[in-house]
Amino acid sequence: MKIVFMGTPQAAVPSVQRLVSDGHDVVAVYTQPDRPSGRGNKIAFSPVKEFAIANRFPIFQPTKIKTGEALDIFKSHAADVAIVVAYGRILPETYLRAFSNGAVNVHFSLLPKYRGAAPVNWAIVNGETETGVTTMQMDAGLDTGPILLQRAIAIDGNETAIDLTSRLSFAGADLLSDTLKRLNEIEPNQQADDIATFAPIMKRDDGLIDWRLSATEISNRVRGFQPFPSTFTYLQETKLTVWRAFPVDGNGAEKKMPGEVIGARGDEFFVVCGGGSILKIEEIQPEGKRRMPVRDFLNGIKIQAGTILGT
RNA sequence: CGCGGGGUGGAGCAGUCUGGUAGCUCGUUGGGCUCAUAACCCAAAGGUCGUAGGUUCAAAUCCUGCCCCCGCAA
Repeated sequence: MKIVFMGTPQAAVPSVQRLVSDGHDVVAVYTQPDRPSGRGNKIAFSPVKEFAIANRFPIFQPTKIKTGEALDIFKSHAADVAIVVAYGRILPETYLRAFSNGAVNVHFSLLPKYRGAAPVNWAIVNGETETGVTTMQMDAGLDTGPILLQRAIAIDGNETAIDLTSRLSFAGADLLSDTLKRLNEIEPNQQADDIATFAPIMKRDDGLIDWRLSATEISNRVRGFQPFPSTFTYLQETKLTVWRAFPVDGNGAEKKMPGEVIGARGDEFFVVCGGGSILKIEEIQPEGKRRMPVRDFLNGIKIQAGTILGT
C-alpha cells in the first residue's frame, strides 16, 4: 500500500521498518520538528527522522499542522492510509479523512485501558502484570478510535519501562503488519468507554519518591518512570536518582520513619517505606555523577543508618 | 555561546580555597585467625592526579586552550 508514516521516538522505528520490509510504499515520513535538546542545546534528529534519512524517504516536519497549506501537502501524498505511531501530536479530523483508509494508529496498551501519552510507564507503575499493543482506526478523540487488532503481552517483574517499550515496539510492528494485511476484512470494534483509563504524560514531580508508599509501589515507580522523569529522592541537598530497587522481606521496621536508612554497608542499602516495608536499593546515581552500584556509592559517601531520605 | 557539577592506583571518594614526600573506604594478591566464611587481623602490589601549554625554586593544587563524563533547563 501507499503509506504516509507519522512517528517520532525510537519506539516508532520498528513499525516503519516493518512497513518497508513488508514491501509497502512509504511515500512520506512525518516527524516532530528538530528542536534543541540535551546538554548544550544541540539540535538532535528524532530516531524516525534518522531512519527516514538513511532510507531516503521524503521527510516532513510541519510546525503547524492546522493550516490549509499543511493539509494540502498532506493530501498531496495521495496515500492509501496514514500510519501513526507515537507521532506526538493530535491529528485533526481532516487529516484522518484525507486518505481512503484513513489513519491507523499503533498504541502501546490494551485499549481502552491506558489511553494517552505514557501507557507503558503507567502500566508498570500500577503494577500491571499484563499490557499489550493495539491497532485502531483513528478518530478525533485521544486514543478512542475503534479497535482493529490487539495482542496481550506479559510484563516481567524486573523490566523497566525502557525494556518494555522496546518489546512492545516490536510487538506493535508485528501487529501493524497483520493489521494491514487484513485491513479490509477486519471488523473494527468500538471501545468500551466506560472502562477506559488514562495514562497522562508524566511530570517531573511524579518522580519524587514518597517514602510513605509501600516498597512495592516505589519499586514499580522506579521501573516505570524510566527514562523519564526517573525516580529520585534527596540526601541533604543532593538529588539521588534510584535506578534499581526491589522490595525485600524484613522485620522491625514498622516503628521506623518512612525514608529512614536502616542499612548501608557493602551491597546492602535498605530504606524504610510505608507500612514498615523495606526497599533494597541496588543502583543509584548522585546528582552530577554517573549511575553506580550501591556498593560504589556507599564507599565514597559514607551514609549512616538512621539517616532520613527525602528532604 | 542555555545553567551547573565532575575527570586523583581496578571502583567510589578526600586533598585544590591557604602550592611544599598522594590519602580514605572497597576491590585485588599473599599470609594469619576460624569448624567455617563474602566476617575479622597482618602485609603487599598498583597512580606521569583527563590532556597540552604557562607561572614558580617547587603544581593534583594557580592561569590558559582542548577532550571526555554527569545533572538541570528546554
